[in-house]
Amino acid sequence: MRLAELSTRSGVSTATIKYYLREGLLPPGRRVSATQAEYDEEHLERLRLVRALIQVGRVPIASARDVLTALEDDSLDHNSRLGTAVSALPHGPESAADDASTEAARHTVDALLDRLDWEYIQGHGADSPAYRMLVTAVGTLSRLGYPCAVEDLAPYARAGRQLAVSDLDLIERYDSPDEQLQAAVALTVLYEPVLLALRRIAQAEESNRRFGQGARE
Amino acid sequence: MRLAELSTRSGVSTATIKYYLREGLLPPGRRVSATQAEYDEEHLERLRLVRALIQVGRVPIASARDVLTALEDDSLDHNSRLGTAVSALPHGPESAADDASTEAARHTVDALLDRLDWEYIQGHGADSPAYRMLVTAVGTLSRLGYPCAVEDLAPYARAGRQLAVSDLDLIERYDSPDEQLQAAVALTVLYEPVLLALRRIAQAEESNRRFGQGARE
DNA sequence: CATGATTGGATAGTGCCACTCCCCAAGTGG
DNA sequence: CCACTTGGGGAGTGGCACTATCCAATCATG
Repeated sequence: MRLAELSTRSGVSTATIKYYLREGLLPPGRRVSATQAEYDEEHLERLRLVRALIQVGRVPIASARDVLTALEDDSLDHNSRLGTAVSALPHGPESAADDASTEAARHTVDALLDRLDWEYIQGHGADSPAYRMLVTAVGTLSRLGYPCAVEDLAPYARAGRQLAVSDLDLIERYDSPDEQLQAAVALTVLYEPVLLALRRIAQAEESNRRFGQGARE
Repeated sequence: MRLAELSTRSGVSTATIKYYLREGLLPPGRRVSATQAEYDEEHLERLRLVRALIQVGRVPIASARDVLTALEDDSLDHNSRLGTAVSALPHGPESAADDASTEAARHTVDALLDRLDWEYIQGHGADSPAYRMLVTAVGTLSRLGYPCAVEDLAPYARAGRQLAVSDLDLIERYDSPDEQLQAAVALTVLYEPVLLALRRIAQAEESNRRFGQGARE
């Protein structure tokens, strides 16, 4: 199909598709002539993934490119590609390393991981963006005076554990490594809003259960 | 304290604080003279909350103002203030209401809520931003061809339920309604990165458990 | 009292980012 | 043959979160 058809089928303007092509988010089409290129279903699929990453996952263009590049980097094995791809996903601002509360947060997080016996992350430690993201968030919480000791974090870690099992179950439904990789990225990003929305809904439920009724409200 | 001291104590530049004052994120200080204003600890606390919302929670300025305004709106009761404040938190882009996959997503979500017997949200339905956020996310997932039937969502809903219980437990540690409100907003927003980071770490753990070892990787 | 520094307020500008507009040369189809 | 379409590329746009600069009033100091 031509670029114009790719546009109508995906609902993304041709200008934006051309922009993505320029930015390397979408591989160039098969050149038919000097002014024509042919795109296929894979392009359409890829384009939808890109849109999902950017719009739903709020992934910056540059990060999205890194993610997608890692997915198809033949020089890496399956596991490394997955790790690289997920590492490239956004993980918020970093906190100053020398800050006192950051240091305390790091200590709390380490204690949590130790207690959970999550050895893989302990081995990789501060290399992991998710680890740093966690330290930053815990540091911010304590700086604001909110509780986030190990026992406060434990329920969230338990939930994270369950979620990861669900995620991996979903990913294992796919047979080919390529599909698994793509699914891992898509599901990691796209289930985030699902989870956050369900949490907020459940909060409203629980809040209503605990505080409501009182005044028919 | 003066604006300059507020700045050094919070680590936020005076220019930015002045910007927040202009935008109504921070109440004006007590005017001492035509060119001097006095700020107190409450201002400092509020400023830190604002920073947390904006930097960690990625809440847009305008939304942050709405949230904070709702928190101190004396015309509303406790529950309404909380609901309004949380509703003002960002919830991503909306999906077209007339779309076929959006319609299917709405159906799936309704079935899920029905099965969970979450009656509060069912009563309020599409009014809730979290509900619409969930429908959008589920619609996007299915548009990309990823599974998100009721039974696929159930584990995430279960996790959301547990999280909400933890959240409310944390909030109930505070005695005064005002503190509870502020804590609800701060914890809702600030535990999001904690949760997402823990999920990613747990994913890496679980992935390593299932796929690792094979090649010492 | 004189005077230079400081303060808070206002306005305009900056930098980033995700597009989006516009033009052009090469090709296509009636 | 020629109007139209296509893809490429550079420059422009709009939104947002600041940030730089200016100004008049006031404060601290000698």
